[in-house]
Amino acid sequence: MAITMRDVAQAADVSIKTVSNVINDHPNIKAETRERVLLAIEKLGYQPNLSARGLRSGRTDVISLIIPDLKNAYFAELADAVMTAASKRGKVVIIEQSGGARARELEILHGPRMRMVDGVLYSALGLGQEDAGLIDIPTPMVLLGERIFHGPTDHVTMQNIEASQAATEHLLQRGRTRLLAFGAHRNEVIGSAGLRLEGYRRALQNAGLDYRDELAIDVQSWHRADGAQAMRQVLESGLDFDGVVAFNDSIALGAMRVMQDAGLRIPEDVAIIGFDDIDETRYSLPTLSTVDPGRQEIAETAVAMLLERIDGAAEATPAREFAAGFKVISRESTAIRPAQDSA
Amino acid sequence: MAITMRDVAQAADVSIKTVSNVINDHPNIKAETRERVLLAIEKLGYQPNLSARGLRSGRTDVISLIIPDLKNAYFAELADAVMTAASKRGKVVIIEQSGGARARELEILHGPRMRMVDGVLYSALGLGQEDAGLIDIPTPMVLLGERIFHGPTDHVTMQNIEASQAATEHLLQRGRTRLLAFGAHRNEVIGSAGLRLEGYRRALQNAGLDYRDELAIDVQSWHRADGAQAMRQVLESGLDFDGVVAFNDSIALGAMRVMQDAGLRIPEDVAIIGFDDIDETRYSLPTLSTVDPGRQEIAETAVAMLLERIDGAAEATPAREFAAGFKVISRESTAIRPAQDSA
DNA sequence: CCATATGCTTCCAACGTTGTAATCTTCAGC
DNA sequence: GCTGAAGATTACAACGTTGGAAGCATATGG
Repeated sequence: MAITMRDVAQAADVSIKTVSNVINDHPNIKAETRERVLLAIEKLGYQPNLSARGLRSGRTDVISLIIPDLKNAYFAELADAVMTAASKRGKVVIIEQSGGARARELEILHGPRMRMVDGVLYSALGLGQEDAGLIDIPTPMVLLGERIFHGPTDHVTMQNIEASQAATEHLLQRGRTRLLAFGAHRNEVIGSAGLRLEGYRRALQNAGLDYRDELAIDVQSWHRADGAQAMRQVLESGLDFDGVVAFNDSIALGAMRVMQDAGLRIPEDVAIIGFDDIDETRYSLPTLSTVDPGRQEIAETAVAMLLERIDGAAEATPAREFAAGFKVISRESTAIRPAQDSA
Repeated sequence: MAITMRDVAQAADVSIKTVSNVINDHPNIKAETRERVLLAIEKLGYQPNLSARGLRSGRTDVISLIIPDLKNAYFAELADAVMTAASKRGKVVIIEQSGGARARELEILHGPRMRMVDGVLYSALGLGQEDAGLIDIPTPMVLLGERIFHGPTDHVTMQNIEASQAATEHLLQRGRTRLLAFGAHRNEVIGSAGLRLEGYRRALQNAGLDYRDELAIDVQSWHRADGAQAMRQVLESGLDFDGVVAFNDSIALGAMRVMQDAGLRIPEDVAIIGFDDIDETRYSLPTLSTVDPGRQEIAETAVAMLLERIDGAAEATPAREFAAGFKVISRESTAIRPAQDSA
């Protein structure tokens, strides 16, 4: 059986409560007593039982992070940022993968595991605006992502429309005019895909260009393979384009590979920009221009907000919304103006 | 205040213990009673308090996965595989990042958090064979990786030497003879780097070739940027080589990029093979040959072994060792024999 | 119809910790 | 040297659950 406070108390010749007081840095402890207790703890190798502490105090110092898929580089990097931010504040993180399925997301959100954590960071993918009511759970929560807005909880997100508009303008400024919106979900209004498509439209509009529906390419799942597959179809269809605004880096990289196989030069024939600034974009050939969505800021803000809710420090505050700053990062894939003969 | 068993018991007009029995599927419960209890649970939205259960039963159904760095694609994919395997068996996973630092690894391993989990999967990076004694903790543990062998715990690993030998032979069979061992740690005997270097040597030896020390390239940290940096130095030094056995995919991809920038064609001028089979290798240009280390098998075996230890099913069994199967995956980066003029 | 076995349910205590309130100690101030 | 306040420590109960054993019903066999 493991060492408990009782054993420490006995060894230090004090009451159990005094041991507890020492551990929790309560005021009014004689220096000599503290010494004695710490010594006993050291000698016996005592470690507090966190289940007991959790039961008694209602705090576990564990938060949960619900994401669609850790294999997705964006979420892996987000998880890393969240864990680092949490660790700084003495919290540990349970990661739950939802696979982006609505049913599974709700199951996790309403499952018993929620009661063992102090709070949840929830990156929705399967849920939508119509589910806003369903995410009102007793556990403190901060919502991430762009599936639900103005819900009952704090919300941290990126500036999708503005960032997408800026990415599109980045290509327009380089003389590209026939731009694919690559990764659209046509039925979507909000969600990353919907918002980024809106930003794309605004940029075109500001530039006095018409929005052409055939240039919006549906890519349902945003993995590399899906981007490659979608680009293959585009090339087969003979669609004419000279720039690609890809709605995330992975599909951009997949598409880039397919274009290169087909003999298209990047950026000479086609300029392409992605979204997310995943590490890989710095090492692809050519390096991929992209949008840094402010991942670090998102993680840190989300953790800070969550802890305020947990502490009760933000008790009276109504649901907050925070949009992190973004930055267009120009790399080789958008470095050059198009060849003059391709007008 | 949240709903407790007491409330459910009251609503169903049974004792608290009967509610507990229903929840835990104890035998000997009348069907009618079970119905009544389940109905009350449903109606009240009861969810068990896992801290209390953990305290009373000593089980939390949480396991901890300690890895160096989630941003590393290999570990992200390993974490995913572990979480999936754990989830199948009703366990949830806490991920702790050690950064590969020895002190931090020990801190985590001996920290109080270990007492809140049922078991640990520990992927060491900072520790070495000389620390074998330090990992003998009271919490059930399964060791992953290649830093410590024949320690006090179960151990799941890949066949490093054999796999590296096979990867090297893969290049030799394609007529390459001046092979870099890319990613060596010269001071290391075991550890991934040490073992893979040994496999490389064996393959050379079997082929009747001499091991040449200048072809073993040190790359201390195995990230893309480090691989790129190391390859830059190799090219500057003017070293002559026609093949690269890279000790993981990330440094292979970084090196590949640098070689291409320098005008080297892959695979015509230099053939290259990596290690780990991360998703990205399927989409790089050219696609990267690599070794699948049996990640899935590793994750599933490790979780299974850990649960046996937790259940006590393997109580009497001495520390086990398991090496997963590997597979050389041939892709474009090793597709072609060298140009004939380069002999 | 009773004795006995078996199925089902309940009572009690305990897991290890911390909040509250009470008690004991120390020391300043007069 | 006494009073009172502040400092330091302790007793007790409770958090919500489950293991063990006892108790009560119901069925089985004679």
